[in-house]
Amino acid sequence: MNPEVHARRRAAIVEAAAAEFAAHGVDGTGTAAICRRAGIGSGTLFHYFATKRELFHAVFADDLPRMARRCAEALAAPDPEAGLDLLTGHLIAELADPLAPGLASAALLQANRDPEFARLLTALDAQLQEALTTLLERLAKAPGRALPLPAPSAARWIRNLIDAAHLTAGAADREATTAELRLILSWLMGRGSVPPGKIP
Amino acid sequence: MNPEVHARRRAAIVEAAAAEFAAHGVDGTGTAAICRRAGIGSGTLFHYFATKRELFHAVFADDLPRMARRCAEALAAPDPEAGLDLLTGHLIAELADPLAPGLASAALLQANRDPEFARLLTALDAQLQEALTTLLERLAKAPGRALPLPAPSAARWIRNLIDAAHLTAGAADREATTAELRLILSWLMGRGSVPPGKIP
DNA sequence: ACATTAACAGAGCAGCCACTCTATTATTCA
DNA sequence: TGAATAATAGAGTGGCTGCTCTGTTAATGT
Repeated sequence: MNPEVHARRRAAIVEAAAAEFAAHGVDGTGTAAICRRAGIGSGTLFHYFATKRELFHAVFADDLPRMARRCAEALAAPDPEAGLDLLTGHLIAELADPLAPGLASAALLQANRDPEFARLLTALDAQLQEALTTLLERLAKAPGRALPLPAPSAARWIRNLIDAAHLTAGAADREATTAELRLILSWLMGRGSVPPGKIP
Repeated sequence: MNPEVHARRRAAIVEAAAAEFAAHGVDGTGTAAICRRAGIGSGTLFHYFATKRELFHAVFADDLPRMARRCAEALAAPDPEAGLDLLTGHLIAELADPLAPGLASAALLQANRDPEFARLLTALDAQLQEALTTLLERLAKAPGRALPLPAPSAARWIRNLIDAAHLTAGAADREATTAELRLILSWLMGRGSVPPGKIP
């Protein structure tokens, strides 16, 4: 059949599945619920994906190329500061996704017991970690700039902070939260201290 | 029967359940697995807990009084700095628990769809949030001390950072991680900047 | 037009689940 | 000692689950 149609239908199933997984977790969502939301029969679902687990993997695997593209763009930025802003900007923008908290917790749970999925997450994280580390190392070479932590550690804490923000993304006042997040990230990047008590 | 024996047995069941929940999540663990680990029959399990959900709640509800005690101790400390060190010290010590990552992710997932459990977690968080905020406000009044964020926000980010560390607690080199965590917490508390690049 | 294959629906199935029920043993109290 | 009750085990149950299987429709190539 037309491979473009195939890809579009597959994506629609993945989208429906993501919503269900985010709401009820992997074990908590039945394939029937996914089929209902996607408007398909169970036969169709298993025509596109061999198992429920494979479908869950697809929800995250589809992010891999996008992440790679963004990292490449950030690394190609004129100066490291701009690259970091680009990268963190994308990550912060994703916080607005209402599915983010549910998917993040479902993914963490799954990573504990599904080694293949754990490898997938590791691949995603490694890309980001490497890009951030490289950019931070370039940044550290700038005159008058000193990082409070070694570049790899700073990169890991940047990821940690954003992950933590994902988990509490449902909270009110996202604007203020992201502003605070940016302030902390600034400090991790060794940017000069902002006037205390004020959020720029 | 002897209520002390009852409490001890109940605690043993909760402990076994915590291990299973941490490894496989709420929906992923069968009551049979819990019974096997606890060395009891299913009848006994449901004699102590009406439902699996109630058992999961118990895993966290048992932490409530301990948390309350710690917050009270910290608030009664001679100076706010000591209180904060006490509180964060306890929280960081809990990172060593190998069950922490699994339980944390299971809890986050459950909070998304079990309002009663969400309220329980909120109660735990609120205690900590209030204590940290009070201590940070006291700290902010100290001469020459300026917090980079308002006290409630700083308190929330302290919690976020520790939660994030929980999720990646399985990582190697816990020593270095906790040292870095302490450094970032120091900054959030407005402590003077540590020599850059060096982890004290 | 015709053969071939992909796409799809949905009934059906084997297995597992949380939980119940009943029978038996231990403990307490008078 | 002798009820009375709590504690426990474990077989049993109804319902749900992931997945398969069969039959049908739609698309494609010649």
